[in-house]
Amino acid sequence: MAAQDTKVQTRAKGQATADRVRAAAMKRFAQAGYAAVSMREIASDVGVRPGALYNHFQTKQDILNDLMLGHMAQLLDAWETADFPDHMDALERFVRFHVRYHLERADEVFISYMELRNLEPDNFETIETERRKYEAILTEILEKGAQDGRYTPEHPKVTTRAIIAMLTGIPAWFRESGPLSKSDIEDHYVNLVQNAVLRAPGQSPRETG
Amino acid sequence: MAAQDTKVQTRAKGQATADRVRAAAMKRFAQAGYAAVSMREIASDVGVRPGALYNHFQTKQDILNDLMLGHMAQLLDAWETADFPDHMDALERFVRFHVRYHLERADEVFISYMELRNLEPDNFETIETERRKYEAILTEILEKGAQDGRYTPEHPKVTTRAIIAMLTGIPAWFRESGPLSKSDIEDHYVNLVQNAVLRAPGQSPRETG
Amino acid sequence: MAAQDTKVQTRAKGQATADRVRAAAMKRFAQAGYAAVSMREIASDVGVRPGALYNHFQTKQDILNDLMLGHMAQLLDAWETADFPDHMDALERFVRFHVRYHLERADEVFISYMELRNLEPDNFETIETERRKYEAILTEILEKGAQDGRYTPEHPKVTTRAIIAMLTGIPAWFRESGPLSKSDIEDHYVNLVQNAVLRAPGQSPRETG
Amino acid sequence: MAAQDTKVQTRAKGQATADRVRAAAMKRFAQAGYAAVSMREIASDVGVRPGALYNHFQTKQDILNDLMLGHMAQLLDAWETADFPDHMDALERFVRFHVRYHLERADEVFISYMELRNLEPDNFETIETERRKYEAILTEILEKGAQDGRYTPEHPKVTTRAIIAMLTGIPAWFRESGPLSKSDIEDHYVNLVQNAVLRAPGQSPRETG
DNA sequence: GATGAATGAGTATTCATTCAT
DNA sequence: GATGAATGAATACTCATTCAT
Repeated sequence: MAAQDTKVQTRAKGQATADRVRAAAMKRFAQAGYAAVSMREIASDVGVRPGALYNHFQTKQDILNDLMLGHMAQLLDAWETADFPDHMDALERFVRFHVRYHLERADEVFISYMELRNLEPDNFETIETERRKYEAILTEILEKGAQDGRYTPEHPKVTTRAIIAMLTGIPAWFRESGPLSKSDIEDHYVNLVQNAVLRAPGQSPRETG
Repeated sequence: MAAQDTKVQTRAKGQATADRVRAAAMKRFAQAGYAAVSMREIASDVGVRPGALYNHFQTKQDILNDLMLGHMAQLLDAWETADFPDHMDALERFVRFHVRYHLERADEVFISYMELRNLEPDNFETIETERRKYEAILTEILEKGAQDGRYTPEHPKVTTRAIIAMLTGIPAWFRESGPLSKSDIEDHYVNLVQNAVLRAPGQSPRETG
Repeated sequence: MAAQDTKVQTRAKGQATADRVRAAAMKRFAQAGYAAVSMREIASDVGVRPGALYNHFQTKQDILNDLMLGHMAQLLDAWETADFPDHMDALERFVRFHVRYHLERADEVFISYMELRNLEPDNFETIETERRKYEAILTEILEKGAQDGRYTPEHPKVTTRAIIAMLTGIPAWFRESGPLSKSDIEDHYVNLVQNAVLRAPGQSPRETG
Repeated sequence: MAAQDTKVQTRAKGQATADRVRAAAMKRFAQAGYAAVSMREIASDVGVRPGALYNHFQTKQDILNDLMLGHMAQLLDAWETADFPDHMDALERFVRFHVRYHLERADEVFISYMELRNLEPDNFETIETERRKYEAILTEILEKGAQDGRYTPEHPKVTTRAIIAMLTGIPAWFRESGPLSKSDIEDHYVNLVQNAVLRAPGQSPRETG
């Protein structure tokens, strides 16, 4: 039993260290960029010698990959389980979700967009697949809206990218101490996005066609 | 006169090398990121030994700074001298200019947004000042439009950033070989942006106030 | 216990390497001068790759500083614990001690005098303090002798430097294979120094004053 | 005549540059040591590009060699032409000459002692020959004095080195602003040296033999 | 005599990683 | 799981020197 306990304890300790490695790497990668961060710095943040990192991650690349995989999984999961008032339409839901999530996880998001090029090809492919899944959510919303005649029908994939780029740029300049609250930001972006894609009245295909 | 010629020739050769350094660094920085590019690689691209780079730039940082300063100066200058049909309104001009310029200079633009954090504080300040000048152009357009009642009046600075983020993201995914031409892209983004900020008819302050 | 042994062994190995670094650096610095010795050379002498040196010393400067601090500490300690016949007077003790010590540790001594200018300011200050302690020993001997009327009373600090310069120059030319033994040298310098500072008979303050 | 004038002027200009190179190198070598001084630094002091130095000296080593050869030649020449009161004995002359010369040319002297090891073998040999000539002057004085019974007869060559080391160490600590003037220093060292080698009365070979 | 560009070798130091313990 | 020592390759940058002009 003592041995069992020890094992459990050890595993728990290892888990805790791995998590601290992730946290330290996340902060450092977000601030300085993957290439500019050394394993020594991460180890020092964690309070451990560099060699010890290799008990938890096989390479530096694996840390990055782990962070990005985790981020995409959590992002998609968070969307699945997000809760909104019934009356809210899908586009508004998506915008509010995205802004909120990205403002709360600025580091993850930043890395996720900046460090794509530092992923080795295999890892990149996997992440890209996940990213496309996420983008597909918005594209689908836009396409459905176009079919309904509510949204303009042109190039929904391009519009997806335009909207996501617009939203994703927020954490780069947003400061809690600024004049606008997170909720102000959400509202403003909902307006911008809705206006951008809404079909103007009198232009509905039914009427013009 | 012969001596004069010699000097001119020598200096011209140096100028040419410096330009090739700029070009090589631009490509490499855009592809791999500043931190991941070595002076050796740049030198090798240029066809020169690493030490020779230091005849033209004092440090690697200076190369980055030179590229970013040059980009901002050219961007602002290009805006000043851009030529558009008289009937085109300012917002459309800006969007078309930005999309066009950024699609033609994808590398410069990419570096300009990605490598800001790798600028040393002094250099960063200078670049930021230039960037704010550029953003101010769009903010002013939005503010004037709001005064005229054509554009929604809320948070023109935030809207500026939203629009610029949206436009600047284009080169990240655009491919010549894709289904849309550069001109298609321009048209689509003009629509998105105009819709995003246009005040809906029947909502004009004159009529409602 | 096995783990304990391992740690002790590992640490002992590191200690041994550090000592070999010190020994190699000492020889090289003494022969070629600090600035002319490369970390590569030291590493090669030690039988290790250059990077491994940095497990033991943070910088090249730290190696120099370590050597000089060690030398001064050992010098002062050796004086404290030196053993001489009871009848021998303090000046003779000092001269014999200094000559002997410096002939046995020619490299340390040489570095200690030659490389002062290569110490960074903070390190220099610390070493200078130690050096002044050592000089103070001789100055005090001269001052006491002057009070007793045995030694000439003029400028004991200058005389200190004169004597130490004279003695310290020995290793620069002394060769074991030369006509004089170390002990001959000692005797000769004791004579020179004693004569230099002895008050001539008939000049004693008692008699003349 | 114009061409002639030009040549003369050019040669004079070159001579002047060479002299400024010597002066700059002297200061730098004295302060930082030969190995730690770069041709770039010297060139910058002179106000010229590094390549230009090679119009005046074939290598960095040649500058050092030139300085040391010049120093030894001037030292020996200065001794030949030095002027002293008739009544002054040879030993006092030598001490006063040496102290004076070394206090006035601290940089030359310092380099001359510190940078011997940085001379390539051939250059070293030449300089050593000159140095031995200079030391021979003092040795001869001591030997003559020993024959006369005025000086102790032991090991005049060792005594030579002791005295020269003692005297040569002065510029290392002497400061104009200190409590002693150059002339005080001279007097004090004359005393020390004379006492060191004077045969005590009642010990003269005539009387004891 | 001087320049600006270039070389080729070298500098101290840092890197991700390995591994015996 | 963690350590301390080590590796082998890389880093930005500097060096003395050359040379066409």
